[in-house]
Amino acid sequence: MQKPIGTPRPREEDLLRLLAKNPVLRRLPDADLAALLRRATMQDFAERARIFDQGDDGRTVMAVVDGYVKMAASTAAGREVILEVAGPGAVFGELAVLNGWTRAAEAEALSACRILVIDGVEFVRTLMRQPEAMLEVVRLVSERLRAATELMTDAVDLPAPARLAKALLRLAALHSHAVPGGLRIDLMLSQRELGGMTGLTRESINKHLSNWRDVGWVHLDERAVVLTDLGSLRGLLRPGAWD
Amino acid sequence: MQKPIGTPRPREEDLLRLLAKNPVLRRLPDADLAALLRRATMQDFAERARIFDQGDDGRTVMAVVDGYVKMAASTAAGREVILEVAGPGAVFGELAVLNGWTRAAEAEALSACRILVIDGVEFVRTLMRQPEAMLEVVRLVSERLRAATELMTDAVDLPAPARLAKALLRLAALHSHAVPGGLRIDLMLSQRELGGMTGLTRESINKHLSNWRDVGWVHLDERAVVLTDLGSLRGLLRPGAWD
DNA sequence: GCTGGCCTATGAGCCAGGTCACACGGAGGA
DNA sequence: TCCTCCGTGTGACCTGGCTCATAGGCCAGC
Repeated sequence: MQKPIGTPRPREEDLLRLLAKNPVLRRLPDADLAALLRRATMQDFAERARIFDQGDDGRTVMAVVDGYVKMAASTAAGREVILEVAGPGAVFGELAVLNGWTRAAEAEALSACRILVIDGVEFVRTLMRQPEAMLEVVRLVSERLRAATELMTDAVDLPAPARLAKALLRLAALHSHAVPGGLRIDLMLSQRELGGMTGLTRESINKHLSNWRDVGWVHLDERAVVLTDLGSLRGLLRPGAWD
Repeated sequence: MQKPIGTPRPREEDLLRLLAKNPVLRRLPDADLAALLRRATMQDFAERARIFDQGDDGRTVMAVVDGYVKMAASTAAGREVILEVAGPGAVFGELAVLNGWTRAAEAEALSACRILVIDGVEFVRTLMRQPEAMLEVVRLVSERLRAATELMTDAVDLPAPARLAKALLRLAALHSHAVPGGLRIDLMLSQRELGGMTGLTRESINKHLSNWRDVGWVHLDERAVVLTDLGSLRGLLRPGAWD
């Protein structure tokens, strides 16, 4: 964990409103949540800062208060596989706490981030008293598992452009806002990182994005991708699509 | 679910001894486990019988009493991705019960199987009273997630032969027994199914297995694979290996 | 103002693995 | 018995996506 920056806490009620959006934390009684928060610390991370590394000892659970966090596993050959992009209200890093104290993936700030850092032991102790919340943890992990198996099946039978289109559409659904002419993805992802989400190389990503820019399906604005023709991109997901 | 065959229950104590090996069920108090078992049914499935299909409504949790069960997701293009092979003592099918009532994968009997079918509602109710057991469920799902992300990273940076070698070694570690000259994998997996575990085609699997047979790394005995040179197979996992 | 690092951009060439085609053998059903 | 279905075994061929090379832009640090 590097460069945590001390920061004033946001107003308590704003924080609670944000955390109430989280399916797990929402199930905790107010008193328990308040107790967790009292012992939690708020940390800021600069854009591109590492929050933790794969293999680190991890005894904290984190919640994104502001910003975006990339979760990735890196391979022996140095490529990275991006598992998830966590936005405001999302909890991450709980796996190490629930299961073995070792971070199974790395977390990196995609933008300047404000992260709530919760003591893991306390978190588990609280969950053990609140089966409803624990059940939500199961659902959270299950959903990630479902997403992972979908990525695997896609890798087997979708060609490269379809995988990229699907990744962009997924990002747009979660982390975009409308701009004149399309949906702008709010993340500063490099083409290399898009490759990490799709199992493709930087060059392949560039080729497809350039094609799509030329036919008007996307607009490339510096690092940001703006989807300008959702219908055509969705069409790539139909079996037997071209490029 | 098709062709369940009524069957006499095995002796209660044998059953309990088997289930005590399961990390989740082991955490349940004897009384709770006994109550679950009282309402559970035992079903037999013939080799190659479908236990449930992807998309089925699923309100039961299953435990393998005897035999092997293949869990797989099938792709739009008709290929299948094999997620797991469950052997005696393993619990499967719990995800649908904990999270949405829909089977996310299909289950098929790889051999004649005896399966304990537990009522899902009762199972969840019991778990809600036993946080220790619920925590084990989280660990179970987490472990599957970890395995899935490992498959993804392998798909990205291991070449085909390494992926196959890794799959065989994993199967051997879980479901094999020693025979003169090597480890015999106790499963009747077709080459197509090995393809499903590795993201490769039947033909590629055949090619590599044939090569390895010729150089004496494996012995192919009908459908069974006998690993005769573990060291060489493991060598393929080192970065920069040949074929 | 340089310099190094990282990004986008783009083309040439290659090759691992997929696709297709065909032969063979065993199991089961008519 | 014959026929069909599946699975293994193998070769010929094709191609999508990777590798490598090259270039320019931008930013941070010296």
